[in-house]
Amino acid sequence: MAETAKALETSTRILDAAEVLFVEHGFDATSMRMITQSAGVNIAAVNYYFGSKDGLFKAVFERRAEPFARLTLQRLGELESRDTIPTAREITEAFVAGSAELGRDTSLGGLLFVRLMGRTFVEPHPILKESMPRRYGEVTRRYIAAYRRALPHLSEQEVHWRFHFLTSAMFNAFAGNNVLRLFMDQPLVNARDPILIARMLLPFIEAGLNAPAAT
Amino acid sequence: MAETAKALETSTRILDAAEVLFVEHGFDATSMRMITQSAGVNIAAVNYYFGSKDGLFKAVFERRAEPFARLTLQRLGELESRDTIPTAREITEAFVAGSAELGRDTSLGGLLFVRLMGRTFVEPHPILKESMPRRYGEVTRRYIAAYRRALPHLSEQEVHWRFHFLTSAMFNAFAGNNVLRLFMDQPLVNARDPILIARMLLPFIEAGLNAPAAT
DNA sequence: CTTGGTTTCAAACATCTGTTTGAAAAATTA
DNA sequence: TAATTTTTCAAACAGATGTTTGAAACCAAG
Repeated sequence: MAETAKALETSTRILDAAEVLFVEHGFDATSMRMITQSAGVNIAAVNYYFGSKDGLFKAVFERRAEPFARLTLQRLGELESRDTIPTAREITEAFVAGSAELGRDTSLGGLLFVRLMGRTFVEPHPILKESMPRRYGEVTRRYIAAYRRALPHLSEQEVHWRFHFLTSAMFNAFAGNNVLRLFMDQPLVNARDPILIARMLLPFIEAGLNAPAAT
Repeated sequence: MAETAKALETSTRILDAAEVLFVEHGFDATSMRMITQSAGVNIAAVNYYFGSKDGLFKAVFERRAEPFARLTLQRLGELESRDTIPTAREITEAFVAGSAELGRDTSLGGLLFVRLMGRTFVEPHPILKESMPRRYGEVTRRYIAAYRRALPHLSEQEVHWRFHFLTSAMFNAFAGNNVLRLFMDQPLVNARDPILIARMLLPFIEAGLNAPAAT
């Protein structure tokens, strides 16, 4: 099980197929046979390369986790290297830009990972219980710290609440988890263009963050 | 299979157990045996009363769908029976109050149904493809119409986008699908109290809705 | 060409899935 | 009480699940 060219080829074929299927149908509704069939690979290949279905899921996640964290942190770093305190708008732009950039980069799986995130919030797979805080603990802490500096009129708790709200809105927006798509026969809003989504999101979130504290 | 007292008793026992398990683990990860065991009922009872697992899921949904729609529409109706045009804040209060009231009413399953909704946005079960627009098409149309009157500076599209954002934030907030819970080791925000959630939500959403149109 | 490690493959593994059966038990009606 | 319907139950159904096996195929190095 060394890193030969062949091993890398088939293992990434499995990862690519599994990523799409996990995002589309969820972990439980995606069978080994669906994955291997879609990847054009023998059934035993998954256990050969990843040990188990759980191991494959973890590998699917880990492959995208670091690039996404890097994208998201990079922008914030640039912002904080200036001499002025970043505004809530600027911090949000940095945060949203991370997902938007990912969405345009097909070599990173496009929006698939963001959609996987959106799924994971609702249905957290136990296998990610450890890697999630490890990979995104710092990202979260640094963004919240930046927001706290930008929003001194809010308590720490309330900043956390608003971070909760904005991430819910953002991830679901990029993931296309549209309530209207489900409730109405022909929804007006059905765009998958990351730039448009970001443009619609920003004024909403900016104003929401800057709103006065709850009474 | 008539509506005897016994039939009603065991069928609601099944519904109660299934509701919790579907919300907790999702449709696919919940087996017939988990449901019947939790309900203290024979395996065959589900098929006897609901025909199939799909039929049970639909029944679980249908039981709560109407009360929730009624709660949500009632408040809006009161608002619109006045002689002044409701503000975005008031409309949002009506919308949020529906979920908050449901959350406090254990006889309606509390927040379980809202959490089921949150799941369904991410993972829409085909069995609901028809009942969702039928049950919530009117709710959605009327709320969006009210928002359009309150927000004349926004295009129809943009009102739809913001409705998308606010429902994402709201449902995930009530469902407790907290990003922080997943990303951080000890999240500050972990409340399940519907009143607190509503209080935190309102200023955020109000300001987001009233924000100027996207550039 | 041969050797030794890597990768593929069809077949089978035990276990779990949703569903059905037919008879026993319970409740209702006559 | 007797007849009839409704409800429960253990057992079995066929099919799908993730995983393992052991041999064949492949491949690069000696």
